[in-house]
Amino acid sequence: MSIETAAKQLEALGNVTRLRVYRTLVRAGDDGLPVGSLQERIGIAASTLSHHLHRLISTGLVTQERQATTLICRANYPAMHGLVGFLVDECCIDARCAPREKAAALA
Amino acid sequence: MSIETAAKQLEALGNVTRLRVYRTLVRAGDDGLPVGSLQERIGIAASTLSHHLHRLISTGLVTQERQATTLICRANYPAMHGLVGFLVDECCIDARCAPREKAAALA
DNA sequence: CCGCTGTTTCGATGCTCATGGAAATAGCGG
DNA sequence: CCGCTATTTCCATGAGCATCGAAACAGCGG
Repeated sequence: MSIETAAKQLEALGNVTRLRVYRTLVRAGDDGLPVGSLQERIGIAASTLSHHLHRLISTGLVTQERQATTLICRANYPAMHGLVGFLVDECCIDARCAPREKAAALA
Repeated sequence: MSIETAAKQLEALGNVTRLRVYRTLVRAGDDGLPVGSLQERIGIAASTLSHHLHRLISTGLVTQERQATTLICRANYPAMHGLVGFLVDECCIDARCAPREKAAALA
């Protein structure tokens, strides 16, 4: 994970609207959600949502799959784990936060 | 942790320069680093660094402490843990990623 | 009190983003 | 092949960001 990739993903999540979209997808699980359902739940213009989705997809945080005329969106869990891993990677080099405590702190 | 706070922190980290600053501080550990050292290591104008630091501080990700004329900067580990926790909070509601697997995935 | 080093504020510029309405496109169902 | 629904692209606008140099400020050491 390059720092540029991490920054792009963090920036993608660093917007309330996109973060809301992303969390909605995270909650939806592997079934995913159609774009239209997302739009209803979040209450923004379709064009705005499309714009944000494109951003999340281009950074690899979200995937899409076509089912007939509707597009199903899903959170990319491995990508999220990778990003979180990058953040905590160099955390706690000092003694006050031993590596073994990481899992506990994040659980 | 409100979604607005999380988004602000993610946005703060979603910039290559700021992410570099932050990671440098994370690596530095509890000793922290003076602003001047940060500037040398990262190689940007002092005014630019000051601007970015202000942003990281205002979101609570970094703290500063005065020591004579130099300002020591430190990464705020609890804040980072809180943010990461927010991200993984609703992760894996579905069966394919049981809560107990979270720690393993993030370790 | 003076000057020096470290840091911030000011000002200016160019760039990218967030947003939504309107129009275009995609692909099924008949 | 047509029309319908779902989604994207186009366009325009207002707002905020990244960057740096110059100038101002803070506080110690003498």
